[in-house]
Amino acid sequence: MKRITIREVSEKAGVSTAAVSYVLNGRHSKVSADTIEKVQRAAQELNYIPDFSARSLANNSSKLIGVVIPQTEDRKQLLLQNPFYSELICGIESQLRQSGYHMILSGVEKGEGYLDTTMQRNLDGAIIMGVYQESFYDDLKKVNMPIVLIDSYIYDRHFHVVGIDDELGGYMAVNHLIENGHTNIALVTGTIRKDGVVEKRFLGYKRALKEAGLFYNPDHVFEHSVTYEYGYEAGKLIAAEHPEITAVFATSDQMAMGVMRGVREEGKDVPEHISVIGFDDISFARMSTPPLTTVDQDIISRGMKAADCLLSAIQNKGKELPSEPTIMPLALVARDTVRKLQ
Amino acid sequence: MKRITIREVSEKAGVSTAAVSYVLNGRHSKVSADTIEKVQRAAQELNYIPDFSARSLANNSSKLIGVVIPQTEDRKQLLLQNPFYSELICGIESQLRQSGYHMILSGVEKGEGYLDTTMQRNLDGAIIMGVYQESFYDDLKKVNMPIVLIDSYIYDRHFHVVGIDDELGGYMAVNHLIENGHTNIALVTGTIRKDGVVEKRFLGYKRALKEAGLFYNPDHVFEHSVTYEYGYEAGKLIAAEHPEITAVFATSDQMAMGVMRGVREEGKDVPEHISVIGFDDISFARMSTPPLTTVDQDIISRGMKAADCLLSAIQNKGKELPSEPTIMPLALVARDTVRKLQ
DNA sequence: ACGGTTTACTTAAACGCTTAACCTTATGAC
DNA sequence: GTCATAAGGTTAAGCGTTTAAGTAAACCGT
Repeated sequence: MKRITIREVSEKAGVSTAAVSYVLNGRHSKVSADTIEKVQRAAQELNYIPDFSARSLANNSSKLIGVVIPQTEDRKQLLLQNPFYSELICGIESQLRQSGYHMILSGVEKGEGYLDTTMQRNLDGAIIMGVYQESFYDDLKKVNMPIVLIDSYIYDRHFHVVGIDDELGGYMAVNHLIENGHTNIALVTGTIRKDGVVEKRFLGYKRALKEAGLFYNPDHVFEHSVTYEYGYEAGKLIAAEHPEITAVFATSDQMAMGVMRGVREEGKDVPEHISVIGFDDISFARMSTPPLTTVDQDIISRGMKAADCLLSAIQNKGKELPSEPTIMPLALVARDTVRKLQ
Repeated sequence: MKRITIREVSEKAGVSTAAVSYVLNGRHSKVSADTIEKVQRAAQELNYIPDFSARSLANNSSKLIGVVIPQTEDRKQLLLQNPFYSELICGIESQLRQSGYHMILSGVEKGEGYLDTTMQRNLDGAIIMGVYQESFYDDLKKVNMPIVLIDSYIYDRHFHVVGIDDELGGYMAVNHLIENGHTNIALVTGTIRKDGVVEKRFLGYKRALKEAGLFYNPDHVFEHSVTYEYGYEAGKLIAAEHPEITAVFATSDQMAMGVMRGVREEGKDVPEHISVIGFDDISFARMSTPPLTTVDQDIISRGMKAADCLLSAIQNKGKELPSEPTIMPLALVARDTVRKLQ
């Protein structure tokens, strides 16, 4: 299919290419109503479609947003199997497309090389999910474009973060267990890193215990990787060797599902013997058996919000993004994996 | 961050921009070893990053691949919550990135308007998942780029399809149930459309029954949408009103999970009272309770294969893609949802 | 009637890269 | 020594836009 250029539109309309450009970009103050009309008709009839590469070259804006998600260490594949990221992307994409932007979705090799991508592609902005090594963020700061971070506690004037109150989330989860009469509550979690989301949830766990006058027992935190598999291991361990534990708070829904399976493997049941609460409310949470009680963060809305923030930052080129993070609401959704004790 | 242009590299290296371009694009026949060396050092020291927009404009190739997945009717959001698509994308992305390509992920408004995107962005190729209205494919044919289709039985010289043998898959699933002694087997499925993947699986279902000398009972096919929710409805129905049915083949894993829940809701158990087999082997299949027996199509590999096909088609600009589809292998993975009868 | 604005366009340079065409100089065949 | 060829470079046009600067006509206040 042959490309129709602005030149051909201009000839058909009997005006200069500049006039066409003005009309097409809505600089209506520069042109008469008559010309607008002629140009629009010509463009319509020729089925003119602008070339974004040329546009990008001329005015240094590509209408392209970089979206980065973590990947597996080994096979360098996106962690998109994690519905948390999938759902975020659903939200992001729908907002971007509505505004005429497109998304370049990619992973990034151990934090290196993304600078290349952003420069090559002239990205207008980026949304970064997950946590990377420092040098990655340093690179990001160098290129002058708005950036929003998801799942990060890096507060820097270069970045805007769209987050949740993880500490509160952890607190809500554990408090729910406490309200249901549980006093020996295990924590099953990924690696607790300083200033990571997981640490905040952990802090919430401790605060809930403390406020309820319960003893924090380090032996009751099972910390490893954020996977179904580790949840399974932890679940088995808990069911087999910790008869005192009656409830577990898993810091992700997948882990919670793993815990449930591990518990069952040891001949115990959820929630009869052990109650379980997860975190995130991914779409599969409601499909688990039994349906999982969890802390819902409306993931899709969060993605949409991130996109909105980014877009508005791109629009108000001049002003910086508000440096305070945007905090999205949480809600406890009680399904069938928590039993009321006594 | 200021952009370093080819001009600056050429000045630093003391050669013309043309020479730099030749070196950087590997046209080594045109330049001496000495120049190559000088240019490479200059580029390195200046940390030169080419501008793909300019490149795209000059040689009409963007190194950008369009990836399209279906979206929900109502909210116009990607169906990325369906792990089937997520996993495909994992595979696609990893291959593309390795070859220096990037992916523009988007949905498409009821089949319209994607032509615009492809023209605007000068896409080098596209991977289309799902099924759309005819006009969409007509548009696609007009733009002259390689296209690979996933999950489609449209055989046209313009497209290459990377598929599986859905009929065989359906056959394998049902045959597995029959081998386990089941004779009253329900089918729970999305809408059966002529030449859709679902129809093929349905055909496989019928063939397996026939070959085993079993009667095909239309009352045993439960056809509606490909969702967990419908699986749930169907499961309840089956458990409550079809005591003769001992096994169900669901044409997607999500539906299978829904069936299991529905069955349980009616006080029956999987696999004790009713056996269930799914299709796809999404990552959550192994996390269900009990772990789901299903027909595995290595989804990630399929995504990778699709990307490979596309890339090689882009490379051999001239030659057309082989018009026979690429068929990926299937495997039955027996987990815990099918009971041996008697 | 005159300078000064305003309005509605057009011209042409610029964005960063590729590449066909051209220009030297060296190499070799006879 | 002459001519063809090859090797290694350079020049400059072109890709499709945008936009600053220029132009020409119309309008206006005095």
